[in-house]
Amino acid sequence: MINSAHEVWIRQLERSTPLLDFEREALRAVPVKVRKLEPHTDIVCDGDKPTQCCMIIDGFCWRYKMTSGGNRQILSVHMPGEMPDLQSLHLTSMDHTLASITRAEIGLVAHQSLRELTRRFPHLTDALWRSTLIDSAIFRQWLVGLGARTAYQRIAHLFCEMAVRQAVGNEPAQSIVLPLTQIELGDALGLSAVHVNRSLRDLREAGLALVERGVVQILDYEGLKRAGDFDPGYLQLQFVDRA
Amino acid sequence: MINSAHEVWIRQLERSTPLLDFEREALRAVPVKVRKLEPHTDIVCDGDKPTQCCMIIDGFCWRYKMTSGGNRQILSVHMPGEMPDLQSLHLTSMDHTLASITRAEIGLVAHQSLRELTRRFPHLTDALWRSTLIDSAIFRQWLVGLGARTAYQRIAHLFCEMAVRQAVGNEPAQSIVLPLTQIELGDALGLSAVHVNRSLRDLREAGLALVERGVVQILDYEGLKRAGDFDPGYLQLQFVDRA
DNA sequence: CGCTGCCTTGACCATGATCAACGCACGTGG
DNA sequence: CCACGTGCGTTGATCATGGTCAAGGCAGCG
Repeated sequence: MINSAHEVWIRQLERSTPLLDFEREALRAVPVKVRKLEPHTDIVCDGDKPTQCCMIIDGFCWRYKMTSGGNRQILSVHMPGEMPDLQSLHLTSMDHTLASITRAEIGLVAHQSLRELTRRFPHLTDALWRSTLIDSAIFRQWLVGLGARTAYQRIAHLFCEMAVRQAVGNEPAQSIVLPLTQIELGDALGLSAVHVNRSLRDLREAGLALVERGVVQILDYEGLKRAGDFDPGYLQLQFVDRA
Repeated sequence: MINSAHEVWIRQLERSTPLLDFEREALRAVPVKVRKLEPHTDIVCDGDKPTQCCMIIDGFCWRYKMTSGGNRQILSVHMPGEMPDLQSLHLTSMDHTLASITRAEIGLVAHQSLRELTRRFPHLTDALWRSTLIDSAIFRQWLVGLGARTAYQRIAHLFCEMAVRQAVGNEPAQSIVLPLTQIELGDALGLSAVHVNRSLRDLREAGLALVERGVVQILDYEGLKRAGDFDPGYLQLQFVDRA
């Protein structure tokens, strides 16, 4: 299989950090246990003390946290190649839950293996550290969205971010996969499903983006960028979306 | 001076990661340029590509980001011993601004020095990486607050967090320093100053906390915890607030 | 003494939440 | 093949949390 776990992982890391041949080889040597998951399956839960990390090979995952009042805040959405719980390598207990969204294939990597990798290859340590820092930068952007932007702006910003994160070449994706219902979008953006629906209609009527069955058609990327006050710099990608 | 830059830094790191003698010595050997700052002075700005990191020796700092609409979102508040822009070691450009809040003393550390440190002392790499991961965990909590909690709950949660982060022994601080005006609290919590004022009045009338001139008196920590749905686990401290 | 910044309170407004109903697509079983 | 259930999207009506506008008080400072 060409899209093996390791290749997907390496490709994702190289989106932000160039690697050398021997480093790619070192990554390929890391033992990975592959698992298939049904949709909406928890992988590691809030409070767990995991001894392994999860790499997404195929499908989508998210991280979320429940409040005591029963509200769910979705913290992030993840796609193949990403390791959403890499922080567990250095934080003993989970402060949120990681789960699959769609049917998914994941690879489990023992903390021990990752620790050996970081001891032997300082530049890979940097690359992995860097990936957690980008994760953090994305949280900061979401924070700005929830604290200082309107519903319409938040959605536009999210669509831009996903378009860039799902870019294949140097161009943001024209149509992006976003396997969230409107209820779930609301839980991610701090909005009610009804209001998400209305804002999506507004985006459609403004000719910016069109959503159907988990796929977002970007009709006017530049317009969306303006609407969402989006600047892709925080994603720290090698290719840059210059516009 | 007993509270030198290095000692403050080491003490802060040891709140979450125990260090060995030779590691403390290695930290003490890192060259630090000390600077004094007036209140509300930008240290590194959104878009900058710094070649050094900033350690807080005395006083308070924050990180914030402006939206195109002129809104300011305060992302975090930092105190002595912390290195709020450590992420710049691995992310080329700043996605937000770091500034002093109060009059402050900071120490500048060249990226080069930190990189050498991480190459020679893997366990210090872990400790520094870990500190950026805790930073990230705090962002996640703020995200939950802005997305899923009411004004009253957000403020209660913030007070709890600051009480624990400012703890001296094993107990959360009884009175915490929070040098923010109500306008600034609003910018941190995604609220208007007027609404912050009213929520503070509610907290006071509920007998939970009392705010005056940058100092918060915690009247009922357990009550605040309940009100803010606060669980200190995400701060990953060595001592634990068991209650 | 008077400015300035911050806190406080009141009155009114708006973004977005809640409640409710309906349509539609899809899946399942009779 | 159709009847039914279920989950999701859509829309309308009403409500509320929190925003905006405005004004006055008070403390600190030049």
